[in-house]
Amino acid sequence: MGRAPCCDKAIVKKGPWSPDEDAKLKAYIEEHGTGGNWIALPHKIGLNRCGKSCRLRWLNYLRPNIKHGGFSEEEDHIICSLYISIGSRWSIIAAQLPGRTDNDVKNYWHTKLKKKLVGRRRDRPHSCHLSSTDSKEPSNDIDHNKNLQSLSTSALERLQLHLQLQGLHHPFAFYNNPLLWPNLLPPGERTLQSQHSNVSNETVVKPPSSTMSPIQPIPLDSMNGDITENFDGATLNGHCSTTSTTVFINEQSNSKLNAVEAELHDLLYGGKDCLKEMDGEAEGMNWWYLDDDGKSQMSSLGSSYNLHDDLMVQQYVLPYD
DNA sequence: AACGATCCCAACCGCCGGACA
DNA sequence: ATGTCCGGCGGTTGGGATCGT
Repeated sequence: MGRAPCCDKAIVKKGPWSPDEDAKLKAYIEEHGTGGNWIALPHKIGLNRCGKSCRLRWLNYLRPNIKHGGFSEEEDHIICSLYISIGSRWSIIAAQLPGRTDNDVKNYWHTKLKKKLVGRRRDRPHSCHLSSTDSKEPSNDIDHNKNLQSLSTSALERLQLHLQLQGLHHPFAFYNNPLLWPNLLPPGERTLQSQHSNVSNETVVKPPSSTMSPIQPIPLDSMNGDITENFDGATLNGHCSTTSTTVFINEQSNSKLNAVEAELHDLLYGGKDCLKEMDGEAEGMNWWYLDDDGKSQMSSLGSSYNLHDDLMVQQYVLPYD
């Protein structure tokens, strides 16, 4: 048994609000406030609307000092940073942006920011289809936009966004270093060391094709010291220098990381996605990394794990077609 | 000009957790 | 301690607007 609906859906009006309804709701709340009971409010005003609908209309549209559209670069940055840190907690993100609503931020992210950051373009139709969810948008080709939506909360997406925002050369960043991915390591309390070699003091990874976004360099000096890296509630503690990284993963974080890695693994290798849509090709995700000469090289992750000590950047684009 | 494809955003849906009786 | 109500939240959808051919 589900809970009783908050209103009779057969009676209340749905759909876009009329100017008259807006005026009634606005006038009442400005004079009396919400009264602490949204469910009762429409009856008091004489509106044939669900209380939840009234609340949403007020919060997202009628409330004073609401800003619509025209997100600034600073707002973009805040949204991206917070999304990377805390995920799709839109209400929290919106709280950092005066005048913005969670709905606005959410819509802005899904329609513009995500595309901008992930760097996928309309002229790159052969993206990895990571979800089998159906699409409402008719399309003869792989639906690029739907693919992006299907990635909205995935660790994979956050992985790449993190790469793009924080740069490649932070060796401690969880996403940046596959060596930190837990099930690729011995189980239990773990101490991990990775060596950084052949890395100049400031190296820019140049993508091998024009379809990839350039990565901004981060001076290696900035990597020195003790750092704590958080990922979805898991905490990695350790020490960075320009030559090595030592990481400590406790059991509690380890289980969390295992779950995240499982999600990544599922996205990368499981289900009806990339590999099965590649027309039999034995390649999966492509990875770009620096070779000894500092040139970017491509490697693919197929049915087995091939780890590189090199710093890598992942591309969603697949080489099929 | 017409039509289909795609974008965009307001609004809805359903779940969850806190407050309260 | 338990059940119910309600607000809040994130995900999803519908449909108008815009773009491309």
